[in-house]
Amino acid sequence: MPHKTRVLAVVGPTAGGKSDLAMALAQYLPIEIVCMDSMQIYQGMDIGTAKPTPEDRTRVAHHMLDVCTPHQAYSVAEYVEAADAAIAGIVVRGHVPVLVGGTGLYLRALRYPMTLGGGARDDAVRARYQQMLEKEGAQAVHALLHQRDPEAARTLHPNNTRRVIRALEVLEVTGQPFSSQRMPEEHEERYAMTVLGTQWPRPTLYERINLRVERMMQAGLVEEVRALLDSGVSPDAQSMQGLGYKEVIPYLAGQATREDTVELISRRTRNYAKRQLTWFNREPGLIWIDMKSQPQKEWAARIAARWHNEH
RNA sequence: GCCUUGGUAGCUCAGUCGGUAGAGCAGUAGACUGAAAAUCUACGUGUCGGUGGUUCAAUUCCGCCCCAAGGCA
Repeated sequence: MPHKTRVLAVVGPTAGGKSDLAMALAQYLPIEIVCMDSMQIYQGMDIGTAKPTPEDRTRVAHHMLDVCTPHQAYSVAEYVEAADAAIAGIVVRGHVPVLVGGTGLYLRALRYPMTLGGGARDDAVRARYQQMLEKEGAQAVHALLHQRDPEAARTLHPNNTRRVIRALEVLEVTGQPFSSQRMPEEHEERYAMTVLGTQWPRPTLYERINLRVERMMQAGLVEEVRALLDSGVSPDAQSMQGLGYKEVIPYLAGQATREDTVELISRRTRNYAKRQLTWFNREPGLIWIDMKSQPQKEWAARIAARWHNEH
């Protein structure tokens, strides 16, 4: 049996310095970066997603950026397939694959074999349940799920209509109950992955977020969003649900002040960072890196040394 | 100086016909299997501006004071 491919992952909340740490790592290891971010996937969304700069991309090869247009909808399953291929390519080149990003579900789907609904997706079915939801309410849809897949209904809150509908969709399209998807065991890991998480004191992290939002505005976030809308991207598009995008749309329409918009983006980004922390705190084997305890360069050197030692 | 309206949770405010009060947001914790920067769940004691008075009992009624906004001089 060939042993599993070794992969490094740098995860953590937004504005936690993941990309910077990865770039610092490049001074010690021959790395290539695989971005693990559900919004950096989209072309033309650079400022709001804090996408790595062209300079960084020249210095170190980056993968999984700009893989689809903002008009399209992207999914975890597509991500896993493409990211697997990117990792394989990096290994062939004799380089070290480094996953960098804050999308917890992408990480998990890459780490473990997950059924992800067994290849099922049907917009028509989805729309039908959506209609039922609007007509009969959340309780009715949940009751239907309870009838067809009691196990799934038990674990999903009736108000979480999005996932209740998804459960119904999977059942209908695949014939397999949503609840039959199980959490894989730890030994089923698909890679030999070292997962590092950037850690900051909460107040510091929140300050970093506030600062970053202000910088994004100064860097032209509003113009970026306007350009996307002008190019025909629907405000309802999946890409426009990204933080900083959905909030700027009302501002462009004159429905909010700049000040309120900045505050709203900052607040929601802080909320998001908290959700990411909840996710990563549960991530098996994750090693938190206290970013305040020593300079980033030191951390990069240590991580590289450890990488060699474990070889 | 006078009049009016306010002063209640970190913020915006509701409320108590007198029995020490509750929403939204923030915050904290959590969930998460082809939308995940999405979606969802749980958690609300604070001298009810201060001080006297009436009362068995005052955040609530009355007096005075302080602060804020507006108006009149």
